[in-house]
Amino acid sequence: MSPRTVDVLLPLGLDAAYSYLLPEGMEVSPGDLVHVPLGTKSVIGVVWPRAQAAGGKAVEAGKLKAVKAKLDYVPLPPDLIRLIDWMADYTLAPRGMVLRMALRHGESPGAARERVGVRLSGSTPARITAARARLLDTLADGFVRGKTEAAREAGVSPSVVDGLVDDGTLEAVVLPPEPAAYPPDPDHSVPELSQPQAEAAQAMVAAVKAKTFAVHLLDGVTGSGKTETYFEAVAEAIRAGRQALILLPEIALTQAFLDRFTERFGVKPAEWHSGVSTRRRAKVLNEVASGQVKVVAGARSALFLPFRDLGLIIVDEEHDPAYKQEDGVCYHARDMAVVRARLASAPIVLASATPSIETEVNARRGRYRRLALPVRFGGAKVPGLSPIDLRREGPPRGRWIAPRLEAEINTTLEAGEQALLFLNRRGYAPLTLCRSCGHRMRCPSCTAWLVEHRFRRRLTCHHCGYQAPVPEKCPACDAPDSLVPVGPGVERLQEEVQTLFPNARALVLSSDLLGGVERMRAELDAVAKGDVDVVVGTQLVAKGHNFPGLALVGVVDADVGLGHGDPRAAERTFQLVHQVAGRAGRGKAEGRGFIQTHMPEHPVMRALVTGDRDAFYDVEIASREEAQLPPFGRMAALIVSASEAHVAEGHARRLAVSAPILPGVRILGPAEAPLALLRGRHRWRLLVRSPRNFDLPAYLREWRAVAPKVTGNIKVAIDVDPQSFL
DNA sequence: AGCACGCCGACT
DNA sequence: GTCGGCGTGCTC
Repeated sequence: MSPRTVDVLLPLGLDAAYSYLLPEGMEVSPGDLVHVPLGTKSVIGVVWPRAQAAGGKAVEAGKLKAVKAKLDYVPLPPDLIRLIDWMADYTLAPRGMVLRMALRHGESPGAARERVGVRLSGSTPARITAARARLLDTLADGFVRGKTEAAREAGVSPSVVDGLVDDGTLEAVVLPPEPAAYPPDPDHSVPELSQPQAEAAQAMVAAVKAKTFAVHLLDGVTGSGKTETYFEAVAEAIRAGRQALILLPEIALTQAFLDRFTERFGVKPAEWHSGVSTRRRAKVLNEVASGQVKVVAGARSALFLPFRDLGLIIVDEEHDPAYKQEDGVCYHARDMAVVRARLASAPIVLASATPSIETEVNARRGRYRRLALPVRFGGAKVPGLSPIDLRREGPPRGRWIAPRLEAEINTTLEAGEQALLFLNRRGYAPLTLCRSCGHRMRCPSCTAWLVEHRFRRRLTCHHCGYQAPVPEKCPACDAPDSLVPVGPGVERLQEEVQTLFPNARALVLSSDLLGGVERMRAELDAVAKGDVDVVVGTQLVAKGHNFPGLALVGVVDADVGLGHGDPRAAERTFQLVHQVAGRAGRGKAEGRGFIQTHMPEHPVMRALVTGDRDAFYDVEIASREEAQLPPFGRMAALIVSASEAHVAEGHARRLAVSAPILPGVRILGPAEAPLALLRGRHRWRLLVRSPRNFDLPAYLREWRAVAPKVTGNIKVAIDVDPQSFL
């Protein structure tokens, strides 16, 4: 009998699975986790389905090593295996690296901590104290309580509990493990839906019932009740005994969202994001696999969870750029969610007030079904946006709040309402320069200015994290006290607010806020309670937070990012400003919004002011079609980087020359990448554009096969469907 | 991704 | 004379 072998995919930079001998008596199936020897080490791998064709060169039988052990971890379900294969094929990433992303979070589950509970044993304590009496009184009902719960309930220290256990008065019992999430009740609190909401909900519920792949675009302005509406589809999945995955941009996974979920379903969903502890993640993963966990609300990595019976995927804020992973394996979580839904034969809902152009085009073509929620729920009004033309009525030099916006803030404050100033620039000033010689403070290892953070008294690079104290004198000309901040950041804007409105309580909200999640939560609570008059915030304030007392939104510089010729910039500006504006007027107060701009005639500004969203999409879609940009053509970016500029450039040029010539495929560049120097590496970029009905990944593979060899510290990163078209 | 092997500069 | 820098290539 010939020896049995299995293919094992290893979470390393390897594209092919390796073959191993299967020891006598060991049985494994695809998806099982195993320990295998590799070189001098032992690594964890996943038993992979036998390659379709015998494509890979077979290794000599004598070289085969044997599987060491089958691990008692949850196996990868078939649809997840297919997703990994699909992603590797599409992104050109080594299969093993894609597997690595799926394994990362559940890799080291660790032993579940044993929960110990206590109850009365019946015997009486040798000595009684006040604390002991209180504890015994609490436990008098005979129920078992966790050690810490018992102590907390009785208002005694945990050592009192231990004392009575040692004493024999209390009996320690092992409690069953607490579930990662309690089962949500689909009928806990069914909301009253508006007519359009009810129709949209019905369509999604029907899709869940149909158990087939279908993509829906849930399209509704901020505050139109998208979340409540898709919760109905989630409820249907729960009723059917199946599972639902709600993907959110990490930053939008807020207390506010969890509260709304709890309100609707009576319990919290299982959470999955970088803030969840390893132990907890292991628990969630296990219970997702067993089917106990019905709903997961998670960031993009939740895409790789081993769902037992996935019946629905929701991608909330589907347009959010945070769904795109740019390092390592480049992928767009929204697109991969669509793939996973297809592989699982489940419906998927993409929700947004400002869909991405790609999704909008798919909806217009009828490939995605559009479910529109046109009216703002509860009667609150989306604020009308008024333009403030900075060319004609701008603020005085060195200030950024135009007189008209200042007057509006004043009116707002006098009415006891809150104002939000939005500026997507962290820190105090984006640029520091020397007044006497013109020297600009730049990052030593990136093509970027150093941003002053006044609170920390440091200059910081936002790309690589480089930090330096603000120098006393100019590093170029030694002139003392000659460095001046140029341009505004949120910190500087707050300073201006304090100058203009000395009595207002102003707060900066940006990712630089010290004190982590708890501090952020506390500050948001303070805003919600009305303890803050003016919020000065970066894009962080655009996502998912409810500020009921907010009446005025001022977009301080709507032009940030525009004018660099990137076709995606207009879309981004539209989405961000729209989202920020939607923060106002969600409570009782009627919202007002102002956008400060140097180009009020720009289509983006016009669309924001008139509220004519469709006109904006018409223009954007037409220009994408004209230029054959996605989704009317396909694109990929190749970033060549090296520590020496000429090495990167040279390789990029030779790479361009080696590209196979095919009709309809154009190679653009090479040119210096938008960030020509990043973390000390010089970057050159090539763009490939092909027709829509073209297998671009296959072309890239062909190209890679004939490309000049990568030597030294050269790296070539491939990004299929890049975010930047520039 | 690790890790060993391999070929050129400053130390006990 | 060795220790060790990291560039190159392999791992079933």
